[in-house]
Amino acid sequence: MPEGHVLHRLAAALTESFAGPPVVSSSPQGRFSAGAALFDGTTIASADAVGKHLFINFAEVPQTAHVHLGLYGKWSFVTASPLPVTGAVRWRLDSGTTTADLRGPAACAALDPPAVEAIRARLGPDPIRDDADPDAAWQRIAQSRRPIADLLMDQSVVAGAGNIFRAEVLFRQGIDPYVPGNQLGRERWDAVWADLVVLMRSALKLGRIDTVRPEHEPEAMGRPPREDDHGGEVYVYRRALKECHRCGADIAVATLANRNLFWCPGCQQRR
DNA sequence: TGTCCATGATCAA
DNA sequence: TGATCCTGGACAT
Repeated sequence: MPEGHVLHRLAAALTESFAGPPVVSSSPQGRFSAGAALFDGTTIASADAVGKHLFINFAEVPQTAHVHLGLYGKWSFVTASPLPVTGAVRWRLDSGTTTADLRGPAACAALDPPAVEAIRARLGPDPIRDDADPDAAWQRIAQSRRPIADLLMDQSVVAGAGNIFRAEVLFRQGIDPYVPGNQLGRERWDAVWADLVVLMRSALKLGRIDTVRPEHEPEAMGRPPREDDHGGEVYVYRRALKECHRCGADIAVATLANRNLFWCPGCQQRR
């Protein structure tokens, strides 16, 4: 269940647990047999994330493993080897001390360098990466009539933000999710980007999305954090019909581009 | 045991 | 805009 920070954590975890000795690569489920065989016995040179895409590079082969978790995909790391296979494991990496199992990914493939480049080229700037250029996103937003809440979910505009971050960042910045991109204004975009950088890098460090934190929100200082069912505390995400933490109004929910959009009608009004 | 829902994205119409 | 794919957890029955 991933937004971009999850993929960056995975890239770091894979590098830490697997870089060095040759890996045993297999596809117990069978749906990635050819790719798994290609990487079997090779060594992981690096792992890298861009938005919600994970790339694993191997020293001995030119192909890169590309993984996209989709809505359900999951990696599990266990410090045991060998480990019995349970369930549908699409891809297994075994370092000899750690076993990493991938289940339910939307994409898992061995790609040639041009295919990797094609994927990276169609992604917008990733707020977690130091090489991100928020101006590239602004160029798209400023020319679009689409609602800002729609644009933030478009991975070619901003890479890595998903349904939680878009809802939370728009709440925190007091922005009506239906404001068209071309009416947002540069100043508010800069504030949204800066907040995405803070929130997503914080989630990377914490391992969960927690947007109501003293260091993010001085006026929330002293208020004890309350855990939500997704594992962190948030202002509006999945809080439909509950009271806004800030103004007490009922949090609204609507479907936008096939996803549930949450916002506070009191705090997020057009200007 | 069955139904619904989900932090995603693509494709057809 | 709607259907579809991947999986599992929460909840109702």
